[in-house]
Amino acid sequence: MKKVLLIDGNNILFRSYYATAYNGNTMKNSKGFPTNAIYGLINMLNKIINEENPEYVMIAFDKGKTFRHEKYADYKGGRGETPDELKVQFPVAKEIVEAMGFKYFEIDNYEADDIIGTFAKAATLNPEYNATIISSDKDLLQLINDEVEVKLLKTNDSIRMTRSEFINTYGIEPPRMIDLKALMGDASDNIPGVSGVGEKTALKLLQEYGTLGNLYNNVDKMAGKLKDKLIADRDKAFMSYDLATIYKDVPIDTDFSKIKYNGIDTLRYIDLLNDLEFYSLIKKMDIKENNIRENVVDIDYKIVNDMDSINIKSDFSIYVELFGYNYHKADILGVSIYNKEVSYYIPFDVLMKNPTILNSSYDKYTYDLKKLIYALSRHHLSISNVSFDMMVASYILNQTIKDDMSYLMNNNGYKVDFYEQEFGSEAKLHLPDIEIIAKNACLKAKFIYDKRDEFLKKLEEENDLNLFSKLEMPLVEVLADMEITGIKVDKDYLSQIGEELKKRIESISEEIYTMCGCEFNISSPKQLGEVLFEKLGIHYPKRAKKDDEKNKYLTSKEILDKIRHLHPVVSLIEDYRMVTKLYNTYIVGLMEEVGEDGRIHTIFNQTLTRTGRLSSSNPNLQNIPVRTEEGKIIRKAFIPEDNSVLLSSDYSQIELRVFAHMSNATNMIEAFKHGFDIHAKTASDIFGVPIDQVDSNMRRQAKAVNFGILYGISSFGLSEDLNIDIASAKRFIDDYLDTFPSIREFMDKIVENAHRDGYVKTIMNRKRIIDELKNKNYMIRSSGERMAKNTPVQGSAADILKKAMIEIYAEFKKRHLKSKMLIQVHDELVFNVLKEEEEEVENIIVDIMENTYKLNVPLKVDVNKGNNWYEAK
DNA sequence: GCAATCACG
DNA sequence: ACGTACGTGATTGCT
Repeated sequence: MKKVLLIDGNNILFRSYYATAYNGNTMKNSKGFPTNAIYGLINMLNKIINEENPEYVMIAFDKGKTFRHEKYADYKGGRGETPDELKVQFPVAKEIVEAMGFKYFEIDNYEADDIIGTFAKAATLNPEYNATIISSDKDLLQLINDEVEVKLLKTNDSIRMTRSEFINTYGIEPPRMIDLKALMGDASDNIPGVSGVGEKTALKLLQEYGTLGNLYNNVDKMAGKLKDKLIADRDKAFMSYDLATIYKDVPIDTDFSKIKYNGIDTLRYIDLLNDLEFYSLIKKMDIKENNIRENVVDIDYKIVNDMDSINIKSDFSIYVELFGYNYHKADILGVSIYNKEVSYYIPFDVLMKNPTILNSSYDKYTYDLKKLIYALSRHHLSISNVSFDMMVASYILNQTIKDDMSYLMNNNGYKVDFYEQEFGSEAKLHLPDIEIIAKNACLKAKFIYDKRDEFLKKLEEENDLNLFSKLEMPLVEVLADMEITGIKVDKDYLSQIGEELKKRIESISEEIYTMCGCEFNISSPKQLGEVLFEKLGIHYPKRAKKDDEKNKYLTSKEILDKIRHLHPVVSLIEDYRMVTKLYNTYIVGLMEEVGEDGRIHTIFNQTLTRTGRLSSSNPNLQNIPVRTEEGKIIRKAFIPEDNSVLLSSDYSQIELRVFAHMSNATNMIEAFKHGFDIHAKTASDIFGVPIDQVDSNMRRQAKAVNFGILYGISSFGLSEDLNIDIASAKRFIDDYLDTFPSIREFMDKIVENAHRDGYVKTIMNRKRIIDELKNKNYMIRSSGERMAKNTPVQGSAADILKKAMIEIYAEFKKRHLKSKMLIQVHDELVFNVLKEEEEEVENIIVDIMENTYKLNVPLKVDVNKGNNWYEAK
């Protein structure tokens, strides 16, 4: 007997929504999109699948006004409008359902009940199948028979309603549920029934007469008030009967083979969970149980004990397995090697005895080449002739990829453990049996080898082979070299500053406690808010969050700024914030990351951002303070090697230049060509005054608008930034766009094309798919439009600097220079430059950075040198 | 584990 | 009328 689940999707979404929505305090993701109903749905579906283990599943949704409304205008009339916060969750819920591996159905003018009824009928007629309906709606009980049961959802558990269970409970056959409703009515659907007849009376009548029809056939023989009531509402009763009857002949294909449950589409599911920010669900996923796949790949492999026994005669893929999450620190367990002829797992101690294979002339393919290079470098090994890195390739095709390649594999029919399943979480690492490690590692190598052609073909279709092999692939080696080199740090200086900061934190805390008359944790926004706005009675400048008793008050910079004049403690708190930030993040945090060699080795994430930028972590060297003098002194800790200086070269206004180029904005292009102060020139144009009469305020405002343009400006955003009202901000933007009509045209065009294509591109053809553009929610869609405006600018600037990095690296190598590139900060490069190479290196850097890519405007680079990063900025 | 905060381009 | 600028990472407090 094959088990079919018929799930009432509408019912579950409504229940989940109302279970957790109260006072508009619905669970939302960071973009403000409500997610509570979807969250409930996912949990419910997972639970049901676990409990029922079905072979066939379908989920039904309502669509449109039903035919019942035509018969009876007041059908479901008692119900309020579906809240918007629930409505917007339906389309996403349907996507989730699909990603989870279920077929869903929605048919115009039918309710979910009718679709379920139709499938239930099909199950009844086909002796091979049994159906279980999932819902909390008792209406569906009418569908019960020997082949169909209902799992009736309750608040915390559920009841399995079979035919015998139903008869036990109600004393009638399940289809008589319709007759029952016809008599007693249903307030929730606004079905009238016979007035004066409730459940008790109705059941009694049906037990006596069997059906509604038979009851009315015999109504004349009855006596008393009940008879009068029945006769008076005869029409209502039969109409109610019609309304309560679930339709079982919806025009729909009920072929069960088409609703076979084949398991989850892992990658898509995870993408959706990421969007919804259901991170806990991602971590909970257990691929072994959820992923029922037919095309699981198996592999024969050999664990190598002696390098002499291996025999490789052609190109191969190679994957390194590490024990730990941070590849700068984790030990190498071994490498797997795969090609048409062989599949080896080589434990690292075996490889060390003869690692020549790594530098053979054969073409090699990897996943996360930078990790491999770094791990090998710790043992003074290297690898050469790697032409294809799958992590980089898949990043170019779709920016939402993961470090752990298991996600990618599981989505392509290669069932394999996630790293976390194999080795445990970061906190609880454990070493599994070598056979497990070997098998998984070999599967990974096989995947790389087998899928390489397919990825290359996709890259070719997207016209991204150049981006891949001329930009991102060569960049891997450059970044690896930067990570391996590291930047020297003066630890003594850091700890000396640390001591001073510690003293300041103590004295500021004391002052704050005295002023407030109590001791509390100043770092706790909650406690701070209570002290400021309740104990001290400072007026809260925004409206307090009503429904959130716990976190009524924000205490962000912006708020503190508005109340600074109201109480002297406010500026002390600002001091406290700044000093603790410096101390915790930039003194303690950085010191912990200084290696035994006295250097910090950051990780440059090459496949993370959605725009094509790099990011830096462990530690992040791209957000070292610079904007305030007090923060900037941290930079004095970053120092050159012996006999060297630090050199910083940064692009001046690269994003605005890229923008001027892409938009072909004449004024802006001319301004850059003549080397004008771009913000002053902009001010001169919008305010209609000569450039030498632009005052600092006009320039400041023009600068804010220029930046706003890069971000996909909104009048609200600009008003916040400039501290002016929204109307003035709007005027500014209008004036700006009137002054530069080509910019307006360009922005409109970008958005229009992005909507048409679903993606945007950079000058080097890096594509960013923006699903948010299709979203029905205005807020999310607008945010997608801003991404569409910003990404070509931010991404193209990133492309250009990446290209410059590759060329500089190559030039240093070619000239056998010992100077080294150390850090990239989006528009800036930091180098260690040997004193005797200063002039040559500076010329190379400036020349390459300014000329690597020709725009309609010149690219300008500023260079600074010094005995630390502070001086070189 | 998530939210709030703040560091950078 | 809606809520609001683009892209990141680290730390802390709190559930």
